[in-house]
This record gives sequence, structure tokens and C-alpha cells, in this order.
Amino acid sequence: MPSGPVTIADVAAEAGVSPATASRALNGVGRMRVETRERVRATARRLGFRPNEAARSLLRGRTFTMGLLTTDSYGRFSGPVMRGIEDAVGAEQVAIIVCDARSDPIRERYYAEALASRQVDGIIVTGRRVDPRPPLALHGSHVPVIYAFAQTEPPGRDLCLIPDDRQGGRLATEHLLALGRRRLAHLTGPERFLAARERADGMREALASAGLELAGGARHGAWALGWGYEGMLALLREHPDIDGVFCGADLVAHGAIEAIRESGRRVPADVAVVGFDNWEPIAADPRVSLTSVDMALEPLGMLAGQSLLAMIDGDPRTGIVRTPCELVVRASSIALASHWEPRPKEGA
Amino acid sequence: MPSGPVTIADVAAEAGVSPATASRALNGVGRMRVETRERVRATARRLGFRPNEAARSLLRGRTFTMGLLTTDSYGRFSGPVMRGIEDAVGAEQVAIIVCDARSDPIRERYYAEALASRQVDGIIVTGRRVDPRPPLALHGSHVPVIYAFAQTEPPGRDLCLIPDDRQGGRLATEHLLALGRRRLAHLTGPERFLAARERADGMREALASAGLELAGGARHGAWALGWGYEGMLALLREHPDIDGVFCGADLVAHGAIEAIRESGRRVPADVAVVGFDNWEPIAADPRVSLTSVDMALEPLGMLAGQSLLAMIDGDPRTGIVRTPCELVVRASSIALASHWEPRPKEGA
DNA sequence: TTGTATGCGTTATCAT
DNA sequence: ATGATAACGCATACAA
Repeated sequence: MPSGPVTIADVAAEAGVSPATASRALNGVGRMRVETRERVRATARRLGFRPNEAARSLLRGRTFTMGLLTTDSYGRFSGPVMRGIEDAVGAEQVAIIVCDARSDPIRERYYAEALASRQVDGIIVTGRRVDPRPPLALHGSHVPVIYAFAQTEPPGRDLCLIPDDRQGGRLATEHLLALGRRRLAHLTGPERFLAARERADGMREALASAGLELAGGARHGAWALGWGYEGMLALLREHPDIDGVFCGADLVAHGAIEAIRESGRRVPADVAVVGFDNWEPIAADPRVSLTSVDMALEPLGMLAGQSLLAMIDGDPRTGIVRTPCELVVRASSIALASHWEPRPKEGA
Repeated sequence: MPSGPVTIADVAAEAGVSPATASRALNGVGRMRVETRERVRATARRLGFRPNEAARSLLRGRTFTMGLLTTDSYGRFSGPVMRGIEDAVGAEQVAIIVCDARSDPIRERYYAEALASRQVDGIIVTGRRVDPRPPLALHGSHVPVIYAFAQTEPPGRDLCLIPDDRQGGRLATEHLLALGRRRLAHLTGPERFLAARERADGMREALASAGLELAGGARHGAWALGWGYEGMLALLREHPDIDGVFCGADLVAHGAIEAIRESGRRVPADVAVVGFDNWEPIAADPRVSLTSVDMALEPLGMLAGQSLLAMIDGDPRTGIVRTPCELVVRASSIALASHWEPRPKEGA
């Protein structure tokens, strides 16, 4: 009776064969009597044998492990990215080690070293912002590294996967235009965020294609409900004829909707609203029911996982890949406004 | 010039010593000439040597790795718990392997096996609900397992860490009572959630201590903004004199605030509001500024990590540990109502 | 068809 | 103060 975990030697002894035979039986390689194979397998099962991955790693030179280094903690966007990565690599029996650098370069270096020391086969760096950052410094290591929902500087040297914010902005705008709206405004986050600028640019592009201009220009503020409310009140004061608004975040859109309703206008009958993030707790709530641009982070994560697996297999990849956003249509931008009016008593 | 990663043999050869000496030099054990130690260390640094953790694990019989098995994906509550765990175990050089069972028992079993096979030193099972679940089935393995933000059935056999929802409910209620409010109502999530029932019980306890009863009883609905709005409208219709409301979730509280304002009442002057979750994007938004009960999940996660480390070191632990919630006071329940009124024009 | 021997990278033990 | 050797658990090349 062995003390610690059951080893293949224990199984072999119990089944009355050599460790080599046991190994072959369990891995299904080589030729052997069916009876032997079955006997070994039954013994392994009975003893609860689990091959020691550390030993296998040592032998194969691969750990079947990848590191996920979050630069700025686990936020709202980490979940989908992690799920996507897991979908891509889980089937390959690859485990994921996570670490959270919390926007601290020292921690980042420390964790990068730790991951390299654990001989991970590859590293995915992820961050909530898409603004460029210096690449991971891994002195003398050839571990493949890719960036998901993060971008490095100078551009083009590493593989970076980011949502196509500009296309997302176009998507939202084209949707509003397709509804027949012509006086469109834009409320979004701080200008220092690349994502905010890109979304605004996408909107301007789509408007330009239709020969239109942005009513009131791109309004930058906080990524907050309060800003959506205040900003929308101001917009309505300056441009009372606005019939559609695209917001750079669902929280902003939610605030904007409150302001629109409070001004006596109806959503979407008078003003159609489109948000960004497709943040379900808010956007999918029946009382908000917000049409929103979804960054499709789960597919992005999956692509990251697949790409890293390919790089591990020796296929070098670089460059910036922008993954398409998708539009999720809800009541805040439905064509037939009369179908949906949660506050019939208001302003009546 | 070695091909793959730099090994200790490479360092030893380059420094002109044996692998054993190199190992001792790098680990600071044994006696040796200072010059030798420094020379080896410098060589290791120059070559970018990183000790292979798989080899060390094999030797030590410990991997310094723990598994984090999420039962129902990475949601809003996973982040804080993960951060807490990392804080507890990161200093001990312990890495965390994550896997997401997505509420699928098959996946859960599969991942549990995978973690055991990787010889993790321990496993933390986490889930967004605190309703009891069967314990992790790990045939013939003695890996310590603990449950964070999750609970097993029958109770008492495993170590389970859960927020003290009942105490949270008392906390919120006592705060409202301290403000002088006496006609308190409760809007919360579906009754099938243990957390909802516990929070309501906590509220009733606190009210009973003050010789009071719940106005309108505990109102159960969805964990959604829409329910908070509808539920609050109904409450105000039936009990127009309500002067305080405790909501089982911030989203519900947010909806309730909208309803209160729309009814022409002011928050907190006429009705004080307390939420649950302290969900920053909503609660901390200046336009909502919601007093809320925080489940302190980061400390909970840290305790989970520390407890698991203790169990790994041979200290057995079982039982249900309820970790205290904390109250975060914001404008929705401030005593001096006149200090804060975001919509002065309303109802004027 | 099955057994023996070797090595993956590291460290502890024993020898020098 | 340093070197040689063995061992951790597994899989494979080679031998039988």
C-alpha cells in the first residue's frame, strides 16, 4: 500500500507487469494481449491512478499549460475573454495559470518570470484597455506571447487581438441611419481612451458616407451613468431635434435614456438609442432594453487561444488583428415605437 | 550553446562547476567560496536561467499550484474572490490554475480529474450562489478541497466560506433605523435563492429588535432593475408612507430609486435606500450614489487561500464559515437630505 | 508480447 | 568547498 499518490509503478506491481507495460497499456500504444491491457486499465481505475503531469512535462519538454497575465485585474471584460481562451485550449488538455498584475509593472515582471519558470508553453497578456503598452519583457526566453484585448508598441511586432471599435461605431451608426434617423449625436468616454476615439471615428465615417454630420460633435465624458444623463440633457438643450444617439458605453446610454425620458421624449419613438458593450445586466434589463454593440470578446478569446496554440506549434504570427463587433438589437432602437412604451402615463 | 531553455547543467558548465554546486549557489544553501557563488549567479543571470518547476515539483512532491474550479463561469463575483485568493497564495509562490465548469456536472468532473492529475496541492471550488451543492467527487484522491462562495450538502463535512447574508440584512436595516426611519420595506430577488431568504431574515431580525415589522412583507422578484422599479411603484401605492427601503441587490435598488423619484419623492429625504452587492459601476455612480452592503469577497477569497494553505500543511478544517458583510454609505441614505438632491427641478 | 534501462531537470545525500 | 550519484514519475529505445 503506497503512501502518497498512486504511481504507475504501483499500478504495474498490482497488475503484475512492468512499469513499461503499464505505461503502454494506459496510453494505448504498442502491441500487447488484450487481456493484459484490460487488466492494467482496470487496476489503474481501481487504484485511482492519475498520471503525474509534472513527470510527463519533464519528459515531453512541454507543460501543456499556458499563462494568462491580466494587466489590470479581473474586470467586466475578463470573463468572456477567459471563457473563449478556455474553449480554444481546453480540448487540447491545456491548463491555464492566471495571474493579475494590477497595473503594476513590478508585479507584471515578477509574474512573467514565474510563468516562464513554470515552463508555460505560451502566455496571453490581456488588459481592459486597447491603448498601446510596452511588450512583456522576458529576458532570454522564447515563450510565445500574444496580446488579447491589449496592444503593444511599437505596433506590428507582436500579435495583438483587439475589438474593431471603429467598425463597431460604424455598425451602430448604420443601424440608426437604417431606421431613418438623420440627426444623430454621440456621447462617449474620455478622449484619452483610444477606444472612445475609434468609436467616434467609426460613427463619423458612417455619417460621412450618408452625407451627414454629427449633431453637436463627439461629446467626451466619464464612462458613467451620470455623464450619460448630464451629457444628454445638454445635447437636447442645444439640439432639440436629435432623433438618435449612439453612446460609447451602455452605462452612458442608460443615463442618456433617463434624460431623454425626463425631457418628455420617448425612446425609441422620438430618440433611438444605441449603446456599446452589450453589458447584459443593464442592456438586457426589460426596463432599459438597450440595443448595443457587442465586442464579441468570447470569440476574441477563442481566437487568442487558437493563435497561441499555433505559435506554440511553431507557426509565427504577428500583427494587429481587429475582430468584428456585433450589433444586438433591442427595444431602444426598434422601428415601430408604439410596440414598446414602458411608461405610458409619462407626459400624457 | 544549448538549444532549448537554459538548464542548470548549462549554467554549471559555463561557470565551470558541477550541477550540484550550481544548485547550491543559486539556492543559497551549503558552504562555498563567495567568489564561486557570485560567479554562478552571474552566469545564471547572464544566460537567463529559470529553474524548471516541473522538475522541482517532481522532487518535492508538491507543485505549489492550486486549482480554482468555478462552477458557473466567471461572473461579477469571481474577480474579487480571485484577487483575494491570489493575495493569500501569491506570496507563497503558489500558482493558480483556473477552470470553468459552466454549471455542467460533466465538465466539473472532468476538470476535477485534470486538476488532480496535475497534482495540484489543493482545490478551491467557487460558485456565484450560496445554495448547497454536492461536494466535488474525487475518486481516491486526498487533495484538500474547500468551497468559497459555495456550500456543500450535507453541511459541516467540508470547509465552506460564504458571506453572512443574514448579518448583511441586519446591517442594512440597523443603518436605516439609525437614520430614524421606521416604515421600512424590502425588495429582493427570487425566493428560491437562499441568499434572498437570508437577507430578508436578517432584516426581520433587526426590525423585531426594534419592535417593528416589515412594511408590505418581503417582496420577491427578479434580480433586475425592472423589478426594482415595478416593485417599488407597487409598494408606494400600497404603503405611501414608506420612509426607507432595503433592496437585495444594487440593480433592484437602482430601479427602486427611479420609481421613488418618479413618484415625486426625494431620495434620501423622503425615502432612504440601501442596496446589496456594492456593485461599483452602479452604486458608486454619482447619479445613483447608493448606500450598499458589500459582501467583502476579496477578504473571503483571501481567507479561502489561507485556509487551503493551512490544509495543505496538514491542518484539517471543516464547517461553515460566514464572513461578515460591510456597509458602504453613500448619498442614498445620508441623514441630511438637503446636502444631496440631483434633480431639484423635479416635482417642484 | 513484455521487461530493462535511460533520461527529462533538479536537489539531497554521500563522498572527497 | 566541491563533485559524483541517486531519485522524483513517466515514456521510450532497445533487448529479450
